[in-house]
Amino acid sequence: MELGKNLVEGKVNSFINECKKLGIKVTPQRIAIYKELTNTTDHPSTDEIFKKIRTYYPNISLTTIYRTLETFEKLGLISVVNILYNAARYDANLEPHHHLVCVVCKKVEDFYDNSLANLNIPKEALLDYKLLGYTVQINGICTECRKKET
Amino acid sequence: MELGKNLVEGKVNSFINECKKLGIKVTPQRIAIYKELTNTTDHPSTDEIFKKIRTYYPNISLTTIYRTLETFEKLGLISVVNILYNAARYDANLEPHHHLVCVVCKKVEDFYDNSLANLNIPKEALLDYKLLGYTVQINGICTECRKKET
DNA sequence: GTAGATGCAAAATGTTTGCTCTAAT
DNA sequence: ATTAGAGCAAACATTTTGCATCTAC
Repeated sequence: MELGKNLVEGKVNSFINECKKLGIKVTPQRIAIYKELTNTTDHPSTDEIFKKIRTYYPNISLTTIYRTLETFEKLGLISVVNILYNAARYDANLEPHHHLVCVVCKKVEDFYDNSLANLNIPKEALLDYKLLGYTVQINGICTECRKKET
Repeated sequence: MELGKNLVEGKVNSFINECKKLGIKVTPQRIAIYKELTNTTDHPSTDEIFKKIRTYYPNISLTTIYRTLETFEKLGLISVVNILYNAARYDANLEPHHHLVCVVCKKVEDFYDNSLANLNIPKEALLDYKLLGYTVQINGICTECRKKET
């Protein structure tokens, strides 16, 4: 899904200002990457962004996409949808439950809460999707990782 | 965190029965893998399970762990915590929102719902973790993927 | 005995790193 | 002019696949 042209231009302009404030360089690669990401609600992967930009910017390198997305994420300009993307994680507990994830060490703890047992799932979701279940994922930094930070 | 010995033995026994019902072979590798997973709330990765089992079952192969976990998951004996583990996915939309994930094609759509804006996050979580945010992830199968299925 | 499961090796996929050169400031 | 950033190549990590052998049934 593509968003309106003016809206995207506005977002790119504030992105450029944000970069200047943050003291990072505004390069054509960075603009292209941000534009591509802010122009969609698709949550693309690094490779999808790369392939898309390559069509009009054939010299851009995949490494640049990786490094740029990492930079943007660290500065809070974008977010990672799936912070546990490193490796598959398994669970033998099939009871409905929720997850507390440390964004630093990637530790996952379970939690249970009755008030989260019957969330109000929007109708559109149920119309378009065959519902299999849902989980609440709380992101945070665990005690040990907070201690280690300077 | 390790669970009680009797509890784990009970779970392994019902796992064995479940395998028989499902018509899949009960092998020592499968028992070891299931036992390792049901004995913890850690949500280990494939490699973590491999390294743990290797200490007492040195000949087991990493490929077996991969294939076995896949089999278990397809049969509904275990679940994958992070179905989007294949590749990092990015989002330029920093507004709090939630995700609808197709477990087949891995498409992610956004959804917004006011009733999910202020969930009751358990106190223990807030004590141990520096809270950064939370998202509800709805898992399902999208219309297109349902059509394609036989 | 047979189908399904395992193990090994190799390939495929996604990500990170070292280094040199380039370009934004 | 300076220094962060880009691009290339190579390394690294995770996952998948092909094939021969083995084992639970």
